[in-house]
Amino acid sequence: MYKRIPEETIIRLSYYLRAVCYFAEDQKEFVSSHDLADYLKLSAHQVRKDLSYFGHFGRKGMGYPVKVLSGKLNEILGLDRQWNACIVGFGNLAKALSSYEGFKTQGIFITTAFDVDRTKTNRRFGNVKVYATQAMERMIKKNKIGIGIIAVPQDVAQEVAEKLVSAGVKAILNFAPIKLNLSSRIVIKNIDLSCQLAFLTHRLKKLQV
Amino acid sequence: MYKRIPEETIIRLSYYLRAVCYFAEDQKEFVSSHDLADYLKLSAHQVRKDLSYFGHFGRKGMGYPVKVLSGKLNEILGLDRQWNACIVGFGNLAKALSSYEGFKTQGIFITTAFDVDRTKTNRRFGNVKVYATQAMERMIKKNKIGIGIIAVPQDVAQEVAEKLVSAGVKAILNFAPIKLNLSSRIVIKNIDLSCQLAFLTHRLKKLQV
DNA sequence: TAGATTGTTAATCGATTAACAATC
DNA sequence: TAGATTGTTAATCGATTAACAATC
Repeated sequence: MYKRIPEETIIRLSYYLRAVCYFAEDQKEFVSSHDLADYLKLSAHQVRKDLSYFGHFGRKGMGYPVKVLSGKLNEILGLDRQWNACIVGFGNLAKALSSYEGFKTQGIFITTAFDVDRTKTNRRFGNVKVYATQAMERMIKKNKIGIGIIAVPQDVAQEVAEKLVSAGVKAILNFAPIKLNLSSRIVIKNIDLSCQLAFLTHRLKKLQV
Repeated sequence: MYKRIPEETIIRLSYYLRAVCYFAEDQKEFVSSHDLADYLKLSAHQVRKDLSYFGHFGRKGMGYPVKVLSGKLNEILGLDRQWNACIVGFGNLAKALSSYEGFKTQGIFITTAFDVDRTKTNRRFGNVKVYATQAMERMIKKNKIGIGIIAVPQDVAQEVAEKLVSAGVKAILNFAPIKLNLSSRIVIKNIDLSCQLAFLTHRLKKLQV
């Protein structure tokens, strides 16, 4: 009796976790769906519905125990363990990502990167060691890397994605503006900046008409 | 008789534009909804439905004239004119963004940045000049900047957003992991990496169970 | 004309919102 | 007990998918 959980719900769980952490700071022991909803500007109905997909964390008449809820959310979102990740294409974006604190707090450790540019390889940048692309398969296996981040130009993105998958990567965060064609068992998340920008300019233009 | 256009549709227009450009390379004169759908792995129904929100670009029995369609999409997405943008918070992410080619091809020019760090201000990085935060209002007006990009830590993001708006910015691309509370007239697009990452780790964890 | 393909209207599907019984 | 709040079932809303008349 499995019920499909909407992707939107998963994304909102992250928001709930942030909100719960906010209330935890105030030493509150319980937090209600209304508290969370007010803080996040959505409806209490939705909060309860979303959370109910994963279990009965609340207590009728009281709300959700802050500690239990934050623990559960962490668990559901897979933030209770460590994940090793690599970046392919060590340009400016990769540098920004590898020094992004958010990864660490989510338990994602980027220690390995790959690039075709010989002037970048076999060097260290912060905690990240950059290797030649040829070393991909070997290093991914050696370092038990499950997440691959694609930050290469779009014309090589598909090829890189396939290499990552054949080396054993199970999830891909893709910054190239292209839809990757991979086995449905691979978890893919596209961050397509161009589309988001075009959305902004579309709306801006409409405003001016 | 205005019909609300789903945000999903706007995002897909960017994909259609890419696909059309692909077919344009082959010197094809017409492209059908099926061609586009096959290339993008979605349904022809959806392509036609989406495009029909904006007019009658196609010809029955023939498809869409490639040149007309690409021109229209460019126009709808606001890519047929120039937009000036600024970045607030000139860290690694800002550097990556300011050298990102995608902005230029969308007609978005980032020439101005702001930071509180005195060691960064009054310096030039590529085409971007970095100013002190105090100069924000003045420079935004002087350079006719309509788009603001927020790349500061989350605890100052709301404050920065308000400053941008009061200086005249109409659209905001927000990289801080926080929901900005601004007038509904301001176009906001959040790029919340943390949520996307948590989505990946959630799915990864599920795979392993 | 016959085949192809659009644009629109109708049907379906899924997510959000509302309502309320259960119960702390 | 009375008030508060969850968790679930039902109603609504909106987007996607399907069907088809119009027409090149």
